[in-house]
Amino acid sequence: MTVIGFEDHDHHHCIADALQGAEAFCVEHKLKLTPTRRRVLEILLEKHHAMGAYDILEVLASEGLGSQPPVAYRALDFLVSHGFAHKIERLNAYIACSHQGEEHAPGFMICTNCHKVAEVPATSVRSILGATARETGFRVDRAVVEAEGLCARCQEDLAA
Amino acid sequence: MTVIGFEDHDHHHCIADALQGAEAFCVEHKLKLTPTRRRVLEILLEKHHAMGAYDILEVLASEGLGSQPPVAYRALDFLVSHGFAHKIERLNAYIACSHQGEEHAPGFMICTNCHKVAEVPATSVRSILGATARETGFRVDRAVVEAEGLCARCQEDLAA
DNA sequence: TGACAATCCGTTATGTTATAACATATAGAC
DNA sequence: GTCTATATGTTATAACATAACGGATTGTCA
Repeated sequence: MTVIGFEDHDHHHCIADALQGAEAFCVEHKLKLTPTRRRVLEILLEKHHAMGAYDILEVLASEGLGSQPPVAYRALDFLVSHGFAHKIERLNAYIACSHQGEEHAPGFMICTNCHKVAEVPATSVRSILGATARETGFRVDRAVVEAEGLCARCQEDLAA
Repeated sequence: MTVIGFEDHDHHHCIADALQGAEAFCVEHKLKLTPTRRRVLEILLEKHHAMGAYDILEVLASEGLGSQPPVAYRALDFLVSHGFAHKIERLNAYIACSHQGEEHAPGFMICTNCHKVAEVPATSVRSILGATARETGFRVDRAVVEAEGLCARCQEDLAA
């Protein structure tokens, strides 16, 4: 599993693939990727940083797709609950999933300088936490793993 | 380092120790544990579950210690920034530190049934994350590690 | 001991994030 | 074609958090 986010890459490709993947997944699982849901996913995919629900709502409103908070929150709930997007708790913001389709327990690296967010596989992290948890008999259902710091590029830029 | 939270224990002892520890730390580092700050820490220590800022404010208000949000948030900022308390991002709530004085990168286990929260040492988790991060050149400054699930007791209770 | 700086506190106002609740519309199942 | 489940539109409000400013307190040091 590769880590996508801080480095340059073919982003159009990235968006197209993810949308197509989401469509396929929805067909397969009989889920409805309605226009608003699809557009919200697309909005999130356009950037590799997390967006607040109200930022998304603003875009939707400008396109006539809805103007009240529940419109954005409902679409986000759908995307998050089916793994198309994740919520970054530290930022109260949302980001498109970078590893759609792959089974994964996501972790995130948040650059406090450029505000990009990269999704990283956190399965190993989760298993470590699972071990600690198991000693006390705790059953982990969901894990939030978010690291804040500086991405490589911002470290260079700030050092210069 | 022991994990405190879900099991029974001498809680009065727990509170007294922590308060005394905080007082000593403040003397040593020339920090002011003012009445409001001290009381907020005490309020947090009274329970092993996280409390929202407004829950705390309600208690303060009933005791004549302040009635406006900044009163609670300022005290919490003080406690969090000096390691006497932690914020649980997933819950937008605050909890007293269980491992005061010890150097630690805290992780948390949140029981979704009884709502207790246990602080666990997350140093190993952090180092794993650090390894993943290092591959991409990311420098971790702070890590949020929060697991949601069921504590041992609630698993039993729900199975019964 | 009086002037100064730093910090803390009281208060008003507002900003930001999120959900409850209810009416209407739409799509599939049968 | 009716029924049911799901999705949407809308109003209102709840829950979480901070900006900004003035006044009080405390510690410092000439």
